[in-house]
Amino acid sequence: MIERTGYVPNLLAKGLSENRTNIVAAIVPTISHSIFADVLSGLSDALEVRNHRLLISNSGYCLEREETLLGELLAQRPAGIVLIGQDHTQQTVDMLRRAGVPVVELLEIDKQPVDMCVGFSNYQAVYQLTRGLIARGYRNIGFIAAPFEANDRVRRRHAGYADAMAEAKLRTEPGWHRVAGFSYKEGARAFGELIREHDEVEVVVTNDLLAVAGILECQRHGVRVPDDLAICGFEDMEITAMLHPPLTTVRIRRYEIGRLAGQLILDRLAGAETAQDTIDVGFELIWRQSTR
Amino acid sequence: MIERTGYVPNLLAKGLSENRTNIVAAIVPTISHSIFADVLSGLSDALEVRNHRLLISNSGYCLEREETLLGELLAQRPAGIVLIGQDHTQQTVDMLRRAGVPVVELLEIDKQPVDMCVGFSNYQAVYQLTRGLIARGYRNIGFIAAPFEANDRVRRRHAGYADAMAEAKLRTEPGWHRVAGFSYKEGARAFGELIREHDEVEVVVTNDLLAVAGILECQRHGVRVPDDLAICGFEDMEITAMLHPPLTTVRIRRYEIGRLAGQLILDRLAGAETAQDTIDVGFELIWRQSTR
DNA sequence: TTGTAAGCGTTATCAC
DNA sequence: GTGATAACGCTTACAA
Repeated sequence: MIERTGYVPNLLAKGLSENRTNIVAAIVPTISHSIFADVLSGLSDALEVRNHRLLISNSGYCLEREETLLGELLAQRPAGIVLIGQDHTQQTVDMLRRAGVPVVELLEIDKQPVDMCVGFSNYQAVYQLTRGLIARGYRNIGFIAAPFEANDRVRRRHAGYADAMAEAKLRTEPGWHRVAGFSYKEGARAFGELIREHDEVEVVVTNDLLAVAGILECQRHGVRVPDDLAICGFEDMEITAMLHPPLTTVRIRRYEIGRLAGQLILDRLAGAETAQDTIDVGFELIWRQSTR
Repeated sequence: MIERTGYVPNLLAKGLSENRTNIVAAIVPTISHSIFADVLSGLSDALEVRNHRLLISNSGYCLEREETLLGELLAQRPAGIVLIGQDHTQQTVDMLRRAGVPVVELLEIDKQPVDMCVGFSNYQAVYQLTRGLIARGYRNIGFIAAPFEANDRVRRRHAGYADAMAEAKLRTEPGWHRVAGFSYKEGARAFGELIREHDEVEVVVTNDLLAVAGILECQRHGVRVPDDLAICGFEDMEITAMLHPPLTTVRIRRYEIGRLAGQLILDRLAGAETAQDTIDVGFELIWRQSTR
């Protein structure tokens, strides 16, 4: 009958009347990185179950942009808010507090969340990874990272690396640290420079995308992995297992993080008391043949 | 003042009153594939300019799901609708027609669009690619594709391949055709089977992700690319240029397609008459060393 | 049980 | 101009 008459309910009116929508707003640095795309997939699938929709904006790795976007998104009266990381402007935090809806911060859990958070400790992940490398006999350990600004996850990872190195009293040359944008080209450049200028480096800690570029760049230059240079990624992209050699990396459950975030929001909306404000989904060190 | 009092306008009320929102609804097969993530990035960026937001749902490559989702999304009174491909259920098409808002179909342009479309001819792309392969002396040309159901883009690509083969009077064995889900693992499996069972195949036409898996699988088995088996991708993912050998592929401007779609919608909302209902952004054959 | 009216926050209309 | 008022479509509370 409804489909015959072509009647379409108006959720704007419903939302206005009920003072509650079925829209969850998510702000991510970019939609185009597999890590965020996967998180959003999980989030979308979880929300779907209770007929909630996902409104997505990208901040382009800019906290001021995140703040502006949040202000505009709040006008949509979202039923919940999802952000990446735990680093936000004070204004952002204030708005989140006043919003009066569930807020979930994803992919980092080292700070007390504004409301709730789902993720893992980037610090612990790379701290453990670095300790594992040291235990395997590596001494000269380099670090190639995405830009630090507006990216607390990378900053925490670097802190984990630095602390593990300091504890083991290992030196770290400034030249062993590189910043590379999130692209294969940038990765190839950074690895190329490192290989040329610092062949004393035995292993590089970085993220999966840059690590893949690194392995390919090593192949190009005849640098043997892991004998001449070992490489560790971070994320566990599917391709890493198929490379030659397969990549040592840190597995993080991206889809699951998104899914849990959606569930937390739905539970809260259903009136459930939140058992815990922080969900640590952990990480897993995957030792493969790109390290000895 | 506004930021001091904490006033947040209510876009639900505004939308109800004006009978018009700033929300554009997009239904994609999945958010987790680079092709759709990139399209959504471009779309989001374009909409941003006029303060429009993106409501994203994934159909999971199911046209009935797309239909259901569309029905629910229309209740949000979107200012515009974006879909992938030109293959929809009759119900979907009816709803789109009655929606009374701009509709853009993306990534395929061979049919008359419901309203507007932005993309390229998948048929022409693979037709030209296959003719190029034939011109390079290849005769036994295999095809590894994603599942055909609910994916008119892949069906059109296959038609382009089949027509080029038929025109050249080249045989195509059923065993030369494989279906592989969109994952490296599936790609490795499909290529592995093809290498084992049909070593008469000289070149494989597929998509980038499967092609990457194929090149890696060939490396694993000591199959030389392109001498023993040549491989062509489709999409031009960044990594394809860095592989050994670099991958021959079809470049499609994913971000640009999304951006143009956003612009079309905004222009239409601003009252502009649409100059053309179909925008062909074209494609580009990128001949690299994975083919001779 | 069925029906009617008030209210949600904004825009638009129409007096003044 | 400025300011009151109806209207948008739905929910809910209350009256019949």
